[in-house]
Amino acid sequence: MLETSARLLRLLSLLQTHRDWTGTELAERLDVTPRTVRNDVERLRSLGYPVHATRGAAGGYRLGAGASLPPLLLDDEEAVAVAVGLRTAAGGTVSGIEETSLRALAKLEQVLPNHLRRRVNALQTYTVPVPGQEGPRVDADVLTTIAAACRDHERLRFDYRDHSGAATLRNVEPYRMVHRGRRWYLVAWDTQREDWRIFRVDRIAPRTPSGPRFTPRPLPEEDIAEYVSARVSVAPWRTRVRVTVHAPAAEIAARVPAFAGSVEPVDEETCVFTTGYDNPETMAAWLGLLGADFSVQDTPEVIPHLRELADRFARAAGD
Amino acid sequence: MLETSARLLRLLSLLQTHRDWTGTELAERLDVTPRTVRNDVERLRSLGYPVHATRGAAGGYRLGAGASLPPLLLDDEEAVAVAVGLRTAAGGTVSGIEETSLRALAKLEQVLPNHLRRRVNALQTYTVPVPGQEGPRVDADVLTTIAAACRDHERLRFDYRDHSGAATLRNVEPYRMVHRGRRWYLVAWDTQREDWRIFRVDRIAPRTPSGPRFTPRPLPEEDIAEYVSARVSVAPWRTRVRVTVHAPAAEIAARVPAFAGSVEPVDEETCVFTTGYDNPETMAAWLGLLGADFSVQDTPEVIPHLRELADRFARAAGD
DNA sequence: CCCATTAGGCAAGATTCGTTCCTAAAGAAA
DNA sequence: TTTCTTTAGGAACGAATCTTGCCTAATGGG
Repeated sequence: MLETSARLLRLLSLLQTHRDWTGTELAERLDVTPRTVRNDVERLRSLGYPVHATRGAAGGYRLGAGASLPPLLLDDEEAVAVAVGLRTAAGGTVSGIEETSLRALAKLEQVLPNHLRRRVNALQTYTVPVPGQEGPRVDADVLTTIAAACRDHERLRFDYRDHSGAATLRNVEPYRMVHRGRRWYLVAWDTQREDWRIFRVDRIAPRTPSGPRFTPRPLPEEDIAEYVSARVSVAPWRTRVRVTVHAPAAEIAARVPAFAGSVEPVDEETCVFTTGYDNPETMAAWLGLLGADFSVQDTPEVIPHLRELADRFARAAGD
Repeated sequence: MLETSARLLRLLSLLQTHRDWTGTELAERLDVTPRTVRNDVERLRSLGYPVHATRGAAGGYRLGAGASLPPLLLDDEEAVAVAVGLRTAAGGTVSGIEETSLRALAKLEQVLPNHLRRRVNALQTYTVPVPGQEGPRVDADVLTTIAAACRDHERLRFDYRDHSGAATLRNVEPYRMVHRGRRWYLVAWDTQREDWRIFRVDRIAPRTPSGPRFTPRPLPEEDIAEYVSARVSVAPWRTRVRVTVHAPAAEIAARVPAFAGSVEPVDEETCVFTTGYDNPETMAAWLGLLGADFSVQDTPEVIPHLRELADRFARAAGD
């Protein structure tokens, strides 16, 4: 029965949208007898999806959390929300899950109907910045295009703009996407140069269509993340800075986003805030947000900017 | 035919993880004959999932984008990534899809295995701030708990802290969650006061377990978003402020996140930046990030903080 | 030209399904 | 307590469906 499978999916979908359906309700929705619904529930259970049931007058069926995730049946709006959420997560809003988010995104975008993809693009989620990040933004489309090519072992052609600004056409076998610091990198085999290369994704402009499939070769190193970070000089920031703040550690920790740096107490009234920056000017301005007196250690280059800001604020205050 | 349905799901799952499977590969994975795989592919197609096939030596099956989204089959890591992404989206990182994200999140969390839920919580995504937002954070758990109660028409008991700080125990029929400004509100029928009430979600501390189901009553107004905004004085910020900046508009616009405010040119060298704030102290510090001289209009209360910052930066610079 | 691949008809036998009955048990409300 | 609603599940039967094996076509790449 093709109908049986489709009905099981619809049943799963109903149980996901709502909680507590009675057997007769489900039977009407699915256009079968209540006995068949009971059979179907039994089927779902034996597939590993825990359908809890409460008997009695206010009883009903509900889907619980099992050992593994059941197939998610999303409506259009929810699918858009998921895609948008994954895009921002892949952009580095939450550190540590960028690669996974990208994988899930590639999976979703592969099957996302076109009209939904347009809606997702319209929301332009990549314009949402992470504080302190004024690095180059990566286009979500580029990101998923490359991720899909990696997954499917499809050759990739793209224009690459190197740091001098010169563009070259590349033809590569893409293998892995790595998020490091605040950038995305592509590890690929360059077929012209016949060697492994690491490309910055924000400098890639893919050409369509993607090429034919290739048979994967062994990666140059077991731990690809390690491989990339050994070859790419990315600190999360260009320079580290330590700031002594004249306020309790707890107070500062509450003000500072977790990923912006670490806060360690010195004594009751003082703590050390360790962070980093690309640009000493913005770094200095950020320190104003701490809301307490501070002094900068080991980083003389910030000092002139502090003085500049002091003057600027004084001028703005009308002194 | 329990096996048939399970196999169809597994087939769908395989087609989602990868692109281009040959019939024999699939047959081995699914432990059936290639002929059955062909039947299954035919079945998926008649269910509306477009399985594209390319014939020939380099041929294979792949899942394309259809008219509607197929059931998503996520592995553990991907599920965590989706949950995290939805949480941040519900937190207002991307404006316009908060409610939908929350709905999708409720759907996902209902069936999310416990060990995954722990991982999601460990990532604590709600600590990621939007710049300029230091408003009260809402716990993602609270948010999804309430959303689930709304969806399932379950009574809710919670402690509510009003603006004076006094806590009362409430017993309500929850109906809708509304995101307005940068806050979440709950529209509910208060069973003790026998009237509609709007609660700020960041002041709610739910008590478990949730109560029995109730039969929904007609909402107090057609457009619930309208209803809430008419009754709740939410400006995006408490106070508006206009700042004259001595730099070209284009330069400032590039530095400022789009949602933080609007930038309008005055002349070649000057522009006006309109924004708002809850707290004049942090407002003043933000202005330091503009990277140019500025003066504040119409908002004298910011001035002392500017002076304070001037002194603070001067002290930090060692003057 | 050859090979690997998808496509699909047909038939046989086994399996499964949906339904109609029935009874049991459990919880909530009157 | 009684009654009503709800889930639970056994038995049986006819109908529908599935899996498999075997066959032939068609297609695209090397």
